[in-house]
Amino acid sequence: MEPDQLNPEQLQAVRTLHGPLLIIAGAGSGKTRVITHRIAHMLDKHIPQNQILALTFTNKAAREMEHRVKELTGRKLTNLTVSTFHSFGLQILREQATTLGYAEHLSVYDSTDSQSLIKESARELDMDFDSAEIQTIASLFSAVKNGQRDFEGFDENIQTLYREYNEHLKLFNGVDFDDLIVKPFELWTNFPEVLQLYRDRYRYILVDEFQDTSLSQYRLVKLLALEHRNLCVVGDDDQSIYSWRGANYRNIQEFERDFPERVEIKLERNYRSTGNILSAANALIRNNQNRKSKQLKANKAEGGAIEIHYPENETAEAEFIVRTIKALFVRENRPYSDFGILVRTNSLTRNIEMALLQDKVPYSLSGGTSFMERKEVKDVVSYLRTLLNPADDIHFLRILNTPRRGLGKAVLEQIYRTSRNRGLTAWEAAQLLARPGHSPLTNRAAADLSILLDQLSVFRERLGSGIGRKNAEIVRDLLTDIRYENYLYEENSSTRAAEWRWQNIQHFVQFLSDWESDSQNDYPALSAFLNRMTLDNREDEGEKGRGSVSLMTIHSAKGLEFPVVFVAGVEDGILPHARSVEENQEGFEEERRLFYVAITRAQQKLFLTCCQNRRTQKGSETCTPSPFLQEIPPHLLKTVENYDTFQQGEAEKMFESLKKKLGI
DNA sequence: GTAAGGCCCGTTTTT
DNA sequence: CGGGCCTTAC
Repeated sequence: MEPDQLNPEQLQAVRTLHGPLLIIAGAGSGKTRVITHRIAHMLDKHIPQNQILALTFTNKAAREMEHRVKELTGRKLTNLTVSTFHSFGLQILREQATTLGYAEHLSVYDSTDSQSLIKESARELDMDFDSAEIQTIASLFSAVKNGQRDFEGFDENIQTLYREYNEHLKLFNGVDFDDLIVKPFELWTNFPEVLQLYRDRYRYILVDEFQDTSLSQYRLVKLLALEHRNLCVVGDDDQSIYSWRGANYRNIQEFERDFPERVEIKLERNYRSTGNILSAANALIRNNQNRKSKQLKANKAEGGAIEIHYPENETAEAEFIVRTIKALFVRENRPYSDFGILVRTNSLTRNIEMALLQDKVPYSLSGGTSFMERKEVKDVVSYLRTLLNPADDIHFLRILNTPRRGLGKAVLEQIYRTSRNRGLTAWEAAQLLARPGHSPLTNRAAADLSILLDQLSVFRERLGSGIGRKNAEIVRDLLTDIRYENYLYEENSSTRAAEWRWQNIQHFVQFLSDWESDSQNDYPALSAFLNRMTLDNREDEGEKGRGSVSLMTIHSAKGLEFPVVFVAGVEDGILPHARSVEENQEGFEEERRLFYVAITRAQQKLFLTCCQNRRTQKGSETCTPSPFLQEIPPHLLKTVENYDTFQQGEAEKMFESLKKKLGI
């Protein structure tokens, strides 16, 4: 986009600071630019930065927005709040912990933790579920907590389990992801004077990716904004791809009803993509019934055709993508950061990753099993949460026999039994059982348990409140003490895997160390670090500076753009995903929006690949092209066989430019 | 009673 | 590929 020029609609959006404002921002219409300029304009108009609250969907988006505003204004802006809904909720809960009856060091439970807790609660109620059932129950609980549904059609036991689960959470001083939104709402509803506090503080509110906020998130922000009514929401119903999490175009309708005096602005000029790419996107999305009518207008030239390739199988697909990237890298002298490879599911990244690795193309992968979800990291986190909060059964039981110390199933059973019969926490029960003689455990097991408890007590004491700047040292000592590195080598058959895991651990400790020694950090509590890491799965960003190909799911590509985009696996059953279509009627339209989001990430070149065969769990299956492909006018598409057929002399040219790049 | 090795299961998307 | 569950060995 032309620097420092805003079109009339953008300008109007930037200048409308007071009252409710709805900005419908089509893909690539300069939304981020409008938001950052709008905040800058607020500051120009002497609105104090601490009165501004900007909420985004992902941490990536929050960081990006904060960065862009700082860049634009050239100011430090330490009192500007740019945050995700979840982090914002946590901030409120931390500030108001005592009002809500929480102890000081809250633990945020991620989805896996929640599921363990559900499982454990079920056990206490003599219920037994397999992991698939636990997953279903977890998503039911989440929907109930968010007010999306009730227990109708479910056994009464499930309701009991739900209560049990929440009581446990409270007991462990823990909150799950949904609590981060719902608890602040309850707080504000039940304590008007607290609500007033926040209303006085945040008078100007901005919500990005509004189409992806859930109903409970919207209600939270609405409650906050209702007095001053300076609420600006920015969204695009065509890019709503999180309805399974309770996000809905209905939010936009609710907003219109709640704020009838709103100003509405549509940004329909696309500055991102070539005319062809945009025409394809428009043709595709037109097929959706549930949408606000709009037509993105191209600002760029037509550009080349969208290229579609039908590789033999998933290996050939990955090779095609990597070959094409390398060809464009040389021919068009593009940095690797120009390329984005998008897929529907995380599992599809594997083959592509292998091909990238094989050809030594630097890449960064976002999504997938995030750093904090790795087993080894979770182990350390469980140790730390246990140390911080002895009442946290879930994390204590998780580390009981990790590393293996002879405390197996039998000991676990005894702890369950004792804690239930006597109404004790697992930790207290373990202490009781560790006493030799009076214990149903074998002497050996009791002794081993005793050693563990002593060991933990020592470290708990050293950690104190968990506030301090030397916690990283203590964690290092702990790891040595429990011989965690040895454990990794024993557990993993390949040394490479063990090394990799140990490196992750060291990264984790390094993160902690860096975070603690950051002088800007005014609350260096260990619990704050753990919660932050739980909410913000920031990946290693080491490679990014030197330029690397981005490989990610379409979901995590939202809000991003790349000069060259590959969409892999454009096949029926993947995009649209089979599971999504069978779920409900609206699933198909959501999948179409997903494809729309993928396409509109591309600025200059777009490649689609659709395998003829793909290997699944059970053998190779013949693929059918995605029905969405037929919705793109044929004249915009060009079928290609190969992209690497170098013409005469091109190899030399490639060699020359490579030499130049390497500086030889 | 515990650990280790093998088999089968399922795997949408994210805070 | 990872985890849960089974069998077998100690």
